[in-house]
Amino acid sequence: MADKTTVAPAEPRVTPKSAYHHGDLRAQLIAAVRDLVETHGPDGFSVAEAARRAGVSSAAPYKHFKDRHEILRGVVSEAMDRLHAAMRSGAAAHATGSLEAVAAVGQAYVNFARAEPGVFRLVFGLTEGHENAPDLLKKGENCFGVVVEAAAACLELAPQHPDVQRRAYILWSFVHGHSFLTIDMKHKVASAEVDDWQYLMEVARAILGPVERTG
Amino acid sequence: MADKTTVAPAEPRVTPKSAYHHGDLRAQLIAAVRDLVETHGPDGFSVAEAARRAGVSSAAPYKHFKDRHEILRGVVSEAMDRLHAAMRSGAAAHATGSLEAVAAVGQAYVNFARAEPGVFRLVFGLTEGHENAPDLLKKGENCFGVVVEAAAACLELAPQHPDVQRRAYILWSFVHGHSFLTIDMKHKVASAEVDDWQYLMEVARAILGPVERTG
DNA sequence: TGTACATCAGTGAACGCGCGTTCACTGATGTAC
DNA sequence: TGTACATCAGTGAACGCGCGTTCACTGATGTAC
Repeated sequence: MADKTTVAPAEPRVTPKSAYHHGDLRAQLIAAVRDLVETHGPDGFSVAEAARRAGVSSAAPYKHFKDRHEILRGVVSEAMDRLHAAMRSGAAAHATGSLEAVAAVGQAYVNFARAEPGVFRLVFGLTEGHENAPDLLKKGENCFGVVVEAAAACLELAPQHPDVQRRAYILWSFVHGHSFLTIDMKHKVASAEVDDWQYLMEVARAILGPVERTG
Repeated sequence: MADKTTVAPAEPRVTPKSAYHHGDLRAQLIAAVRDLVETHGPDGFSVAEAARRAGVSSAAPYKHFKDRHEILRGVVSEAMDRLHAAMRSGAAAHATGSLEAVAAVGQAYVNFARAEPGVFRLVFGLTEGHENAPDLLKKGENCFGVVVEAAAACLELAPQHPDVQRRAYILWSFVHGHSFLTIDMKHKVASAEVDDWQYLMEVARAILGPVERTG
């Protein structure tokens, strides 16, 4: 309906308003790159191809990004925002301080990796493009923060407590490793086929449960 | 001393015997690629540059490898052999069935990732080159087998026991995740600075220790 | 031990390709008066 | 409301580059007799 307000006849690519200044190029390029990374893997992307997909000339992207690295950083940044949101809403779906809340944060993480393995790899991939980018590091820490909060609530300790930090890191490692293994070997390793939730709950229980005998 | 037996005056690159048929090119190329991957990251490698480093023409590699993917697969295969050996000898350094043996396997894994982050990423990296390569999948399973064996000995159960498989996978996930996080963020995340061994033992204890309350 | 020959592992020149980036340009949009 | 102009976001042609791969070749090595 609303699409018909523009007079333009079926042109290649969705071209809102006029061809110039559609104001959406930046977002469209990021979406295109996300797509490329997903289908051709990280590094299987080129500025030229992204521009082609967005329906603009190969020079157009440089009006929005300094160079190819900056585009990638844009994709990573956007992806981290979505990951963070997913983790938060995972936690929010369960009672604060429950093991389920912790597991749900992990489940969101794993789901993200499965849904967008290429982007997931890009986010945690080689440091070439986004090393030293302080905003990305910050976003990474924010994601970790969600785990820390859930663990702190579970242990009834302050998030800053070293015990919380340590256990949260262990939980994160597990989920991170499981995510990678699951997208790497798909279902090749027998164990990886089993239900995520069972694993996540078992690990949460083992790591956050009552203190085991101390060495 | 022994180097002086060849008459060749200081030539570029170590050129054993004659320039032709030095019989070592395959291995030298793999070593060169390993180096390149380490310094420029996975995908930061080219056949041309590898040939250059090995001191041969850019066409020479094709006498030993079908294409660039086959070279990468060679690097991965060699790396997995070394990783497997390191894991085995880690386990062998401690009493069979001890938590220490399990932790040592993990430590070997983490050490490998730290020593060769580029290659480590390549091994577990994008599936482009080495998807479906049955020998590589086999080698991956063999590595997992080391974890399984150590866990089985610890639990005094057969390696095939589902409980062993499940817990071994959990341990592997943790170590895998910790390895990636440690090479990704180096020491950015506070917790990652802490001693590996402490983590590894804590996790081994939590996962393989006495059964926690069920349900 | 000597010779003939097949094979093997290199060379180096060449190819076509797609990429990242730059450049001068142009037409649309927003703003001041 | 109309006009002049600065700015903004595109175009499209062009560049130089390094790469993967192929090709006909050549010289060294191993083997049969």
